[in-house]
Amino acid sequence: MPDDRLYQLHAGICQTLANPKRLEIIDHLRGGELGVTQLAEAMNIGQANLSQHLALMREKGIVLARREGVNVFYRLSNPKIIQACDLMRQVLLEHLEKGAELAGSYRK
Amino acid sequence: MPDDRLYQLHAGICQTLANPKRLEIIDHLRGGELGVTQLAEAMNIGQANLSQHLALMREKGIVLARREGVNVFYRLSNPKIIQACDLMRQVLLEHLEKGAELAGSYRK
DNA sequence: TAATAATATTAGAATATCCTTATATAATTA
DNA sequence: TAATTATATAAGGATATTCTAATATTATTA
Repeated sequence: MPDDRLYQLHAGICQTLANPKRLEIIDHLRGGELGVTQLAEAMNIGQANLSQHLALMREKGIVLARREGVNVFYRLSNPKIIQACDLMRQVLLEHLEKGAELAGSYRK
Repeated sequence: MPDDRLYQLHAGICQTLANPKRLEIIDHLRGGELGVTQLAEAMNIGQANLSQHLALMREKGIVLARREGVNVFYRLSNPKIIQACDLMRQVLLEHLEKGAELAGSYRK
């Protein structure tokens, strides 16, 4: 596989995490699987929109779905996703602590 | 800080990683700081475009810049960025190994 | 089989991202 | 100060994402 293609796929994974609602979905799924209805109730989000986010996350391999009768339950596909999210959140928080007001300028 | 705002900022960090060129920049900076010219040469990318990517990464606290005379050297701001990238790459690779051709469908 | 509940998909407008070209700024040297 | 080199910023078209509203599908039960 050419490097270019790998970077593209890798960017695709990151892109999938690059949305506040999808990050919230991930947080809700930390404790184990949840049904779509439960998620929708927990999340203040429209049904169609939630379904779209979940479809995207399924395609990128972030979540797995399991149908049980009329309900569909989603879970995280890999615990490393939580680790990666936590690390990025730490990067964010450390950046905020260091004084984000300086961000974008050269630090003297 | 409200949760919403945190998710938004977190998504901003992910968004910054959600681009093949920026991931390549991160890879090039793994070994330590590099000048813009060196980066541009290593990367098959236009000068203006590289500068824009670096500006974005600076704003989000991913990289830090240091000017030395007429040159500007960039480095990663936090080793956790590398860890997070590596984890996401692992998630990607494991997903590919498991047969991405099934992706998007319910696994039976 | 018809009705219902749960979930998924489609269409399309609003917004954001990306790259290229042109221009601006900053530091150095003649 | 003028010219040069390195880097940054701005403008704008092409493309991608996001959300809402409407419709389709899937499974269950009457």
